[in-house]
Amino acid sequence: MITMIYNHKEIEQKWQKHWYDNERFKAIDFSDKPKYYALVEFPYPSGQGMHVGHIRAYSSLEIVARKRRMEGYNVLFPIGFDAFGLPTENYAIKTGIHPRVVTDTNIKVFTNQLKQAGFSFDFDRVVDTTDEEYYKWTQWIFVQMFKRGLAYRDKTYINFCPSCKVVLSNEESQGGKCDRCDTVVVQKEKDVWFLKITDHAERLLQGLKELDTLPRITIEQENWIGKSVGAHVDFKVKDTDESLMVFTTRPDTLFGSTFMVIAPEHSIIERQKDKINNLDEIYQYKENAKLKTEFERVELAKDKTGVKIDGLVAINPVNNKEIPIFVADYVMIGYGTGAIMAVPGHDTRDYEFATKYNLEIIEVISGGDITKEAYTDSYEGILVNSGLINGLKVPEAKIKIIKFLEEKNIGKEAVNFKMKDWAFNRQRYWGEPIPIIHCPKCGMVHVPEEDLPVVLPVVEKFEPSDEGESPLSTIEEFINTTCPQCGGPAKRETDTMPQWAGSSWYFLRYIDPRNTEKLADFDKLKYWLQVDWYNGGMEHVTRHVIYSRFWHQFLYDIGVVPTEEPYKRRTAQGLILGPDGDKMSKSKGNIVNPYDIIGVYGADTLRLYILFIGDYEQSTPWNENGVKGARRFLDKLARLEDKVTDEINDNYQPILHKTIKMVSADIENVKFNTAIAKLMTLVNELTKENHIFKEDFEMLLKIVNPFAPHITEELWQRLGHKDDMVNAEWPQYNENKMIESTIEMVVSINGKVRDKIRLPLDTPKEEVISIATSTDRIKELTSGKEIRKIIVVPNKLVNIVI
RNA sequence: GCGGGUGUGGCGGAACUGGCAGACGCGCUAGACUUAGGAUCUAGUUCUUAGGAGUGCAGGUUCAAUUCCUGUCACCCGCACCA
Repeated sequence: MITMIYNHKEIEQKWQKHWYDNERFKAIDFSDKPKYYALVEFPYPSGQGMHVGHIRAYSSLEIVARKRRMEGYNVLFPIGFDAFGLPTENYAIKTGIHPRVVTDTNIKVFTNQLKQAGFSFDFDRVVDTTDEEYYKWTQWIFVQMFKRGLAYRDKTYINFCPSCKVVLSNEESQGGKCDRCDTVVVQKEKDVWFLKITDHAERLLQGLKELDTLPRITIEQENWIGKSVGAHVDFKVKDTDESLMVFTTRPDTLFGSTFMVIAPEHSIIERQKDKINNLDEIYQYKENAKLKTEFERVELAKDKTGVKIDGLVAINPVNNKEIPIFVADYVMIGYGTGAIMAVPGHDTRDYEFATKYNLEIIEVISGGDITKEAYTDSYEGILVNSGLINGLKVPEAKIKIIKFLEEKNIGKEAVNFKMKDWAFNRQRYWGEPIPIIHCPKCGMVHVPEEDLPVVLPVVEKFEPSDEGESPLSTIEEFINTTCPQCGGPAKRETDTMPQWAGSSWYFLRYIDPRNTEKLADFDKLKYWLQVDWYNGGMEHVTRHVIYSRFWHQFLYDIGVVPTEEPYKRRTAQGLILGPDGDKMSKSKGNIVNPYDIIGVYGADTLRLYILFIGDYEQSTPWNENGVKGARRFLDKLARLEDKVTDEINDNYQPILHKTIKMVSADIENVKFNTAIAKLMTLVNELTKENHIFKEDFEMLLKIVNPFAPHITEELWQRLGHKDDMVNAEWPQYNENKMIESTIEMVVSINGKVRDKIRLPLDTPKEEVISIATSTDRIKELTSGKEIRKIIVVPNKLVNIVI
């Protein structure tokens, strides 16, 4: 046989054409084989094309998918495009090219690039969130939510980006800055669409228990949902018929509450304005607070400001003491009830405020020194100055006081969540139109299901107005319609959905991508769900994963999907940083283009290197030099072909079978870097042999195949195989062949390695000791010294203590 | 401030329930083959006054610690006046 010349370009093109033309990765509905659904987060098809991060994100499950096929599974490994969103729209505004055209071009580029990397996606099931046939169902889900009161409209303070002119969710304005452009976000009162995700808060929390994932992923979601348990307590407002309700996690400190604080936006101010003597001052304070952005409110957190409401006094319900009420912006209208009972002795913020405004500080939990600082310990402290709960520890005090509050009907146990309802509209063009019609007679009416989709009209101008109205609001033909209920003239909603909408259910559409009757056939959903393994970015854990779980739970409730939770297992890849160790970004100029690597070294090399670079779940800097090592490995592998014979060779059996075992396990445990290291070790060992048994070489090709499918397929074919490697069987390791007849044991003195001895496996302890203590080196080092103890770890080491 | 994570050679990184620290790769050094080598192959490569020392730092438990415990420092990520 003539030695193969490893021409990666030729080989890779040949096999890619072969695989994709023959639909080698097609998922079969209702096949008899066990199913496996491997899902990767679908890309946003940007104009820059794919970067190394994409390749890394897909490589993990690409390995798993190829392995599963060889293990006999019917694998669904789909891909699609999350194509609505701002970058495309901004590009369209800049160039005047319609977003539809931009999107189609980018999708073509991406598809091509995905194929050049040799990914084994089922390209027959590609979905595109901007396709009418797709977003019809996104709108349909919205309508179902609307019908059940889970989509509603409300006036509220929202995060608004003055630069993008767009309403942002809390998730998109983390740190008080716009997710997209970093502009400081301002607060604006606006009519906004919400999805009532808070209805699912508890279920979203509970569902996490069944999700197989890293602890930090669970913890991040838990923090985001932000459950806290405490109590609601009513404080009567003197000389009025109303009371202020507060949420507190520390009802045990109720006796120490010496004043109250309400958010500047609290509605009681309007209701009781006749009684308030310093209304102007309070309005002024409110105005100032509004001018402060969320960001500034946090930044200025150190310096607490506030205004005492002159004219309103609250009554502490447990001791009937009259206490003052303040307005201060350190209390948020959006969390809890927008009002707090301040316990300066045991809350650092209240302490600061009380010190500044000279308010009474009462110690109700002993153990600290409240003349110096607030004492916040909630486990060890003992209650004092607290009537019926004196002498109790905090946890018991909480239980007793809540019982007391409930008996007296002045409060009750309560749960509060940090998570807020999901602000669900954008004043943008390139998104799914919200399928609602505003009728002057009937109010808000949803577009009937049979009239969906509400198609995005073709427009000339994509920019929102300066007031932040959607560009759709200027199109008369779009806005003006008739009411589906009364038939009278009515107007369409002109806002569109946020980018998170289409991605909240795309994994369902893969299961039945061309269904025109339903979002997906129920039996097919039953066959394929749940997603067995979902991989994506860490940055999507708190948003996309929670959002899509919410949608899925909703669809389960209305009988559209067969499982309550969508995902069985979730992993997240670490970032690839620039060669300089910084996050890759255009402005830093440290972006690596994967297609340069494919051109020079080939896709197999790129795939291998991107997984070898470091722990998959950890961030790692890119290093161009390291790529060569991956290529050398493939060169060595190809050269092994010359050594293949029909003659059995027992020399390398233990390492071959150990490698099969370890590589299989490493893949399942997301340890691709060590899996590749072990493959390299094996190839290095085989290089030393003068002949390799054909079947052994085939086993090697099989375990390398998921990582480097093109070259292994070529070598496989050259061995005379007619069928593709997708249909090859993943090799089984043989425990018996892993056993080595002799093993090396370490002999150490006081824990320091002094000698090594080679012994038959499972040599009895006594024999090991006598051999270990009789070597020249050990004799020399122990002569004249008393051996106090000898520890033997079977087949590993002997430690002599002197 | 709260929550989570990470600190190991010149570099990226290995090390299962405590058991040979530095697998594998890059880089580097020497040699071989070459007109040539930025190709390939072979050998070596933690430091070192050669006795030892060594996994951010200081202690502790143990026959034995990168691994367990206590304290501490640095960096990264997430949340953040969350009541």
